[in-house]
Amino acid sequence: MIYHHIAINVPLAGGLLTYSHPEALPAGTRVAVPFTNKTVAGIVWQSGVTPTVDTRKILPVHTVFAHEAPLPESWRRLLEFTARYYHYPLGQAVAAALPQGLKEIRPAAQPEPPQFYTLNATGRQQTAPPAHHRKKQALWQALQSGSPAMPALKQLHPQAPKLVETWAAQGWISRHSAAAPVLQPSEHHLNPDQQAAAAAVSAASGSFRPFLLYGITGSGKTEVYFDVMAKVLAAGQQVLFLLPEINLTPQLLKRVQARFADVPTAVLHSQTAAGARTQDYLRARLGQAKLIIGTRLAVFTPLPDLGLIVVDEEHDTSFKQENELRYHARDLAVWRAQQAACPIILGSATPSLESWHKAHSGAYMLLELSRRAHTAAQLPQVQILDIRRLKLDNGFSTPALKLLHDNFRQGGLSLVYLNRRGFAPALFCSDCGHTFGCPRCSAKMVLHQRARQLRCHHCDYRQAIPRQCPDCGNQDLTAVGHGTQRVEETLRQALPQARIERVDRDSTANKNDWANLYRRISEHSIDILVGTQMLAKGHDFARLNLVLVLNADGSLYSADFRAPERLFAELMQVSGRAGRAESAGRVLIQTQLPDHPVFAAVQMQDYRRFADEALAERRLFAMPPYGFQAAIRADAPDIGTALQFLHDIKAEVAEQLPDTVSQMGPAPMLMVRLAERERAQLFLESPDRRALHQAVAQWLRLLQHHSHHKVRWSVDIDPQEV
DNA sequence: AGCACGCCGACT
DNA sequence: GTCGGCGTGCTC
Repeated sequence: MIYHHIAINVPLAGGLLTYSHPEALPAGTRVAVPFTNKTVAGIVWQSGVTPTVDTRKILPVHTVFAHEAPLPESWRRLLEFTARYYHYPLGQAVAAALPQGLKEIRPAAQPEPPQFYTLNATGRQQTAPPAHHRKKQALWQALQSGSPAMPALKQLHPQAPKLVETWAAQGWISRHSAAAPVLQPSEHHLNPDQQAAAAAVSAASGSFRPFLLYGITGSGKTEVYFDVMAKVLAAGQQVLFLLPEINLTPQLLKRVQARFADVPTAVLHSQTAAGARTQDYLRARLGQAKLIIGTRLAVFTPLPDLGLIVVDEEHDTSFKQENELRYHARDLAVWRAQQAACPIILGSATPSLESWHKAHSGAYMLLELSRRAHTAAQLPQVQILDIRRLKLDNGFSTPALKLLHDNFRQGGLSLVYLNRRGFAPALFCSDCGHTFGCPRCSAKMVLHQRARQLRCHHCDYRQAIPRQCPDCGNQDLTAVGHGTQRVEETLRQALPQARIERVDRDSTANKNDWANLYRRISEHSIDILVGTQMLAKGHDFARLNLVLVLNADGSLYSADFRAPERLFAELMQVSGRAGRAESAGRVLIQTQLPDHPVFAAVQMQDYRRFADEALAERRLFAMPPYGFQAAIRADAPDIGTALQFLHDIKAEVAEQLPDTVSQMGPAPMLMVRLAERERAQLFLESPDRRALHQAVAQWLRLLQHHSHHKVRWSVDIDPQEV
């Protein structure tokens, strides 16, 4: 009997359990094993181990999925690092990194090797389809001049599978299973900045080298990625391309797929159907897929021949997972690049302060695109409007309404941006002042006029709009503040002729909505867009020439030291929507805090100024990236229990805490109550990462030891939210 | 995380 | 006298 360490999805500290099998199983093999009256899937981590438990307790492996390619060594090392760094049980980290199909206790269907098609000698003697069948002829020519795969052929002709099958039946077509991808030459001409950036990355090919590609909106970062990617793909290596939430960046995904139509591509994100995701994961694992595009979860894809990683919009907060395994995909991507000895490009117009700092300390190489790729395009002209003394009409200042009105009359396209869904963020009784809070959370219910509901945006609790105040019976309930619905309504009254479209999570649920929106914009049948974050990210509305930001400063009142950084990125991003093409854009930002440095930097469109000031402040207070943090969070039915739990462990940890580590808190979280649980947190801070991790390990031991049935806890390394 | 084992209140 | 409450502890 050979003993094996096997990773299964259980929250045991080690994460590995011992099972026996008559023969040694290669590490990385997928197996099914018995575990407490059930059979569960697991991954062999090591074979030939000496058991540390009573051998009578060790059970045999139930099934070996011998026909599946084992998960490679590099993948196992990545998961070990992830589990160690984020202090998360290995078995559960493995479960988070696998697609559904590989967590089931039946064999996973292995993907067919990709088929490439070409006209054979007989085929070449046939007459090509007539010219008036343009698509059919294009298909024929593609088969004549190269060895394309089916996805590329489908782009030429929707009926490609059928036609190719017919021609194959005639004996005109031969199939092969391997071919170096044929890349279409780019029609794009790189400007000198872009060329220099692309050349620097290409020169680093074959060795670990992180690059920060800093380029303002519209400076053509994508073309730099494409140039480098094309070289790596042409050499037959794999490229991992990470981007923020896919539903927020449909245009980028389309561009990548169009540019690399002939490259076998895997698309991995949470909205891919489970079966398709498993197939794409396996195609990547087998080296069949060469280009792997995905959101943060794609960072765990096993890649046998990784040659380049690109992280687009590297500052985006969606690269950090905020539940269970709280990993940062950008940081893990850098680790992977080092492991695979390949270059990595982190791209952004507003880099995270962490990356900017590394670019200046020399850890990363800074590449800068300083001009807009479209030479005619100009930076938007940004105006900050102090609204403290102004009388507002439903949230709009007079100058703002005038700009909108004028732009509408001149046939321009305007965007009214505010980061708040619904009609109004609160409802209150004008008599006794009662406000309507969520019964499950410490948050106000948001008024959704059209749905005739109050909704909690944190736990999604919903109730009908009350007719009267529950405290005093007064029927005069007042909506305070403004959400997208109310702004839309206001504008319909102020500009009855204008065609107004609201874009937020409530109005734009599926991807067809986006296609329709683009079409209507290009047809000039929208004058004003009203929307949230969804509109700010990665969308390119060429005609857009006026952006109006209402209520920019809500987040600046928060205690989160990263709030200005996020607000700056958000404002730069939304400002960048204005004037991406020929027309110069105008941006008006309404604020009650006009003196906050973030607005001066946005007005100057000056990231460097913002980043350098923010970093100086961070250095002064030893905040990230000058110090490192971990958050220990606990929640219980009441805040007292959660605080006491953390307090007790804090006292015990304090006895042997390294003196470079400080413990801040515990304190109730900003939003104490969420879904009927009350939450507290404590921060560990240190300039020394190793000491910090030792302290976290000590915390973890005690958290497990003190386990209290009412308390749930979690550990968050490099927390992004306070 | 599940799930069984194990000691104290309201029921056929 | 049992049925079942969920507190405690184990799972290879």
